[in-house]
Amino acid sequence: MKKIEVKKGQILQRKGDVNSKLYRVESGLLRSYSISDKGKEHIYMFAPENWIIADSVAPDEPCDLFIDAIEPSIVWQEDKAQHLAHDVPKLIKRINVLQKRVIMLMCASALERYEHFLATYPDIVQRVPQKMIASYLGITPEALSTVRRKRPQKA
Amino acid sequence: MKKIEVKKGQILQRKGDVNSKLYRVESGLLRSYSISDKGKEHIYMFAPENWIIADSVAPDEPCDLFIDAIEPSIVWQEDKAQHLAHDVPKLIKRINVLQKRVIMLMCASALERYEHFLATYPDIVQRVPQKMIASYLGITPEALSTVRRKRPQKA
DNA sequence: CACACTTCTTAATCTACATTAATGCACCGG
DNA sequence: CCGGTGCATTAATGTAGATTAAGAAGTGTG
Repeated sequence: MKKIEVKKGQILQRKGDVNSKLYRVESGLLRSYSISDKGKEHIYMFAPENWIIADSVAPDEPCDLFIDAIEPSIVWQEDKAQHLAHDVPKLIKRINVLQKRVIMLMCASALERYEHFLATYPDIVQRVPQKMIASYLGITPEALSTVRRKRPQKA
Repeated sequence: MKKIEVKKGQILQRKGDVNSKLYRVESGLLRSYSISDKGKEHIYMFAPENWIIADSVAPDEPCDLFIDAIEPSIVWQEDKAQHLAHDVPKLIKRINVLQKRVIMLMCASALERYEHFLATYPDIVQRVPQKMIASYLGITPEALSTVRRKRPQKA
């Protein structure tokens, strides 16, 4: 359990690394993402204050995801094995969130996905560039732009 | 821990049920699926012999998914809480699989998803109707039909 | 056996989103 | 102060897959 200061853009984990750590964000903003064969970046999740971010592989297996900092951040580095063993309900919750996301990706339109993103990360919209939101939603920045234009305005 | 005989088409769990059980398939084939607001069915997973299938919610919360039998099956009904507590690595493995699936849904074409399905469930293709495979892939049966036609034939 | 019923396929048309390209802006370093 | 670089937006054109519709083949039921 170690406190780390992370600069904007600094990479904490690369695909292929073996990383037995996870990161609890005290302040700032991290993200995890994959890079496809075709070289496209897809953001898997954002981790603002109090979120935990990690690659969900066994502590001794190579990672699938990159993790880096979108903002300068303070994070606690913890041991995956130790931390997770205690918290089965949290793991189940995580699976449940993923389950919902899979189902959403299978049936929701770009607009619906955007609305869901806003609900999931209410205060992230202002903090990250549009292209990252598009990357999280699995659409292009251009498509996101038109979605935002057409979107029923609330408040 | 109870052995159950399940008829083809029999429903083990409905959306909204509170179900503290999970199911280990001894023989046969189960599936879990959701039904969207628009009434569309999306298969979330298949569970052939030796697989475990359940809704990933806390044992005391209402379920998101339906579970039913595609073939007449013999399943062991077990207690979620009890079973899962023992097996943190299995939970992590599950999260990892979901992580990969989310990423795939974000960037893979219908063809790539179909190939991945074949790799994941090598002996299911013959056992379920095409429309269920399409439902699992998040495409229409018509689209699956053309994918199969165009697909690079192997052996 | 005949009949309804479901599944699978094929083809024509439609649509959401991708791609490409052009423009306007903000930010940054010289 | 100016020119570069990256981001957001808009519009045009392209395309994967949805929708619709029809017919062929299989399956269970009276």
